[in-house]
Amino acid sequence: MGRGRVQLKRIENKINRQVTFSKRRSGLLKKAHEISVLCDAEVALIVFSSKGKLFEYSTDSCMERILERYDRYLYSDKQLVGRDISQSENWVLEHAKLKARVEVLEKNKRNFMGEDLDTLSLKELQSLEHQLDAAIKNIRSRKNQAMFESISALQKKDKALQDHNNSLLKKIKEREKKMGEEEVQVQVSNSSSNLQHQYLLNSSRDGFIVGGDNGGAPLLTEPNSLLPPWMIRPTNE
Amino acid sequence: MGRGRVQLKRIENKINRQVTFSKRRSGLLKKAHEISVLCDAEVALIVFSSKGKLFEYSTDSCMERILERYDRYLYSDKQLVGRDISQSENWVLEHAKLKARVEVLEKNKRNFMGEDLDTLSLKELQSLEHQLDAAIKNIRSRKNQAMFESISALQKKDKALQDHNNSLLKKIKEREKKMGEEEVQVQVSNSSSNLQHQYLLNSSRDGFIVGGDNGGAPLLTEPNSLLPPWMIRPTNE
DNA sequence: AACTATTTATAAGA
DNA sequence: TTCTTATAAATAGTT
Repeated sequence: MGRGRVQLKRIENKINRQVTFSKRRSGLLKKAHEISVLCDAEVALIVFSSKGKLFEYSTDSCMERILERYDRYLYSDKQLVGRDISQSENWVLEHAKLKARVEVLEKNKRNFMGEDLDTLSLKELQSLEHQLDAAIKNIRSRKNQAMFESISALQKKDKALQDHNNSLLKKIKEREKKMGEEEVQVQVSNSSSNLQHQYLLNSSRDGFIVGGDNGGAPLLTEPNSLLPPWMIRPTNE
Repeated sequence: MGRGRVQLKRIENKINRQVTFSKRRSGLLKKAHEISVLCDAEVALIVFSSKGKLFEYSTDSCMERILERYDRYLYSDKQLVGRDISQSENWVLEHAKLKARVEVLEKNKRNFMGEDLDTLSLKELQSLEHQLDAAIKNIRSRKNQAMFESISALQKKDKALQDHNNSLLKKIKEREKKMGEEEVQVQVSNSSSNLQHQYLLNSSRDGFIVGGDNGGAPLLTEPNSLLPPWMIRPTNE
């Protein structure tokens, strides 16, 4: 990927090696992040330059957790860990790490909520803005998906109820016909079919049944938050 | 790198995600190896697929050594923390609390970055969206403030330099006058005033001095990130 | 797994 | 370091 083909061999020119390292390092970190997000994978990447400088990437910035998972994966029953658990000495260290992490995360959070911005540089502000822009896009997209799912579930249920009502109506009419011209009260006043009849009237006027037990919409996490009319609209992305 | 542009967001289609993971994983491992060889770097790469399968690369196949180096790098001299925590009994509790807190904060963070949204209800999504909207507003406002501050600092400095230049010019003219019609070379070629003169020419044409030591703009955290012309514009709120 | 149209990454140059 | 540009590589969508 560049003007010349490159062979897999240590670059002897020092300057050149340094420049290539810098470029490829950022490419590598970027790709690590991409596969992590795109494929829902957990990635830990550690790079030491030839001069000993450290660069790292880890999914959700949580290197320690991934390395622990790695150890667990390898030594699940061999008990030969040695990095984290075991010595009580390490507890102090562990604790300090956790505290530092909490601090960082809290600062992060404040920034994400638009607080505590005075400590950020222009560059960081710019990057934060872009990050949030992207996040909002995702959130809106997910929200729309959720809404459409809930809408189609409701429509399905509506359809089922209408069908049921139609068949009930048919039965009633048949019974009326059977009665002929006999002057007799049609026996439709048992509570169950009466209720269904009301549903029919309501749903054929409004297109949606609003209310009810929502039993047919399992996709909404909160079954009680029904869609107000203004939420039913095309995507505004 | 492919037929369509791809956005940095979890691939929802499962098959697709699996295929992409497989392709990108091999690309990532390859690149990790390449930078390791080309640039003489030491690389450790750990990837867990969403199903929990492990893939790894490490320079010289020596993961353990690199991870140890990593730990040493991070915590070599930071060992002086947390000595005031005395009761060892409380540690377990403290530790558990901290871990729980970290977990919550991390979930928060992912949500703020538009990830891991499947677990949120519509209501929560709505709230998150509003929160981020508000945050972005703050961030933009802070960014604009920072930019204006930096701009006015630069303008102030510009003004000062212009004034200084004017006074220097005046001196030069006076000296010329004093010299009368004598055919004498004007002595203005000492390096300091010459430099100032160049500034004058430059800044009066462009309105801003671009470059310089930026000593008059203490409000920017990164003194070297000067404003490109497109950043100088009114608020787009 | 192979194929390709495209997008990305990056080597070289400035 | 950063920017630009020509070109090599990676890979998304398809078969």
